[in-house]
Amino acid sequence: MTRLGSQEWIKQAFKAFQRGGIENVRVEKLAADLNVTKGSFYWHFANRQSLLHDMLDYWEEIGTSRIIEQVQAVGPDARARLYALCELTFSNAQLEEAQLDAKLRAWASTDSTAAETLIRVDKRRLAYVRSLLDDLSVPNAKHRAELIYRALIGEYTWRVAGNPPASKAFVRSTLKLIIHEIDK
Amino acid sequence: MTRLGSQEWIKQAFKAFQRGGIENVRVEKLAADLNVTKGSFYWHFANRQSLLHDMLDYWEEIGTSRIIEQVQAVGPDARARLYALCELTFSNAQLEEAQLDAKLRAWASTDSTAAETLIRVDKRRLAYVRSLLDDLSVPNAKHRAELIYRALIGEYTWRVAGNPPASKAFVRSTLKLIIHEIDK
DNA sequence: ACCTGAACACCGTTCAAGT
DNA sequence: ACCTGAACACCGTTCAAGT
Repeated sequence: MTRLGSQEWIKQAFKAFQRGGIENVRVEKLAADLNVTKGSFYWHFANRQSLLHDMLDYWEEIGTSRIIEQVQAVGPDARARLYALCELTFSNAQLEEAQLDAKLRAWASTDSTAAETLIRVDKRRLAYVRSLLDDLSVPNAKHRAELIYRALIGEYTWRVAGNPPASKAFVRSTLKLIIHEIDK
Repeated sequence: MTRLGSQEWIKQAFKAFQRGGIENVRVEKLAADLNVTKGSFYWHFANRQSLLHDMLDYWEEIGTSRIIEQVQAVGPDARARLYALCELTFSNAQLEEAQLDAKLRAWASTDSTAAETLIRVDKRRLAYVRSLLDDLSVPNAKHRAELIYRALIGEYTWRVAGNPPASKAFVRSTLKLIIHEIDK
């Protein structure tokens, strides 16, 4: 007779979210998954909206920096880091990450709190890409960072509909284009 | 006592969709908007899902080629067309278009029919960008078209959360980068 | 501190009956 | 050919009562 804390509800909510987006996060269904009645949900959360916003907090805190950490781990060289970032993002390996990200963006299109969270995350990530380009003394770093970052979230969005992921040749070609040119 | 056809329902559905995404398209609400009872909805459509899929057909047919037509209208020069395409897409002028597109993508993240529609549309649009780059004899046209197209849908996705649109300087800088370089 | 069970509201769906 | 009105199912929400 293990009783639940709010963390269990949040974890179960993410599973449902991964499968079917925010509209698939249903308190009655979660309760069934967790083998309790839906009434008990309201001891942990004020309402469904409150659970959804707790999910955002969770994601912003631990989900968002995961890729950056992976990238930092490849070593101190900015060029290697940039390559790692693009390979991780554009490669199929991060499919779950991509789908989670895209579904968060989908949700943000109709929920202002989710939108605010995403804006903060985008800002942080874009600044990271920018810092890599600055380290490499790439000209026009601001604009090129904006281009890469748009392509990265474009890739996520592109793939979520079921489009095929970008090829390795595309990644190489793009990075060459961004890094190689010395003046505009 | 004007009676309704299914077109009226679809138009009203798009209004609701623009405002709050697919979850805001509610048959009871639409019925209220149109001053009929919700029961009458089921004379025109088998169910809610059926209305949603009719919306997709409508969008695929008339919504998707609008930008391409606008771009073709600027004249036969491929360079001018590419500039027009990027300015239209990245500029704030197309905010509604961007939001509709992004909400369609949001929906596609959980609906396979919407996803199929988007894949067809993406394919057509990407081929169009590719054809412009081919006309300009840009090297590596395939990969650069993929880069531009990802940045375009990335821009839509970026903006829908409320992020600011790309600057004109960004657009100019990006096009220079894509077009200028002669070899890789 | 956490859960049940019954109640209610809201909305998708059905359908017999109306014009 | 299109609409009403009543019914039902499903799910979010409330809350008094249980352990």
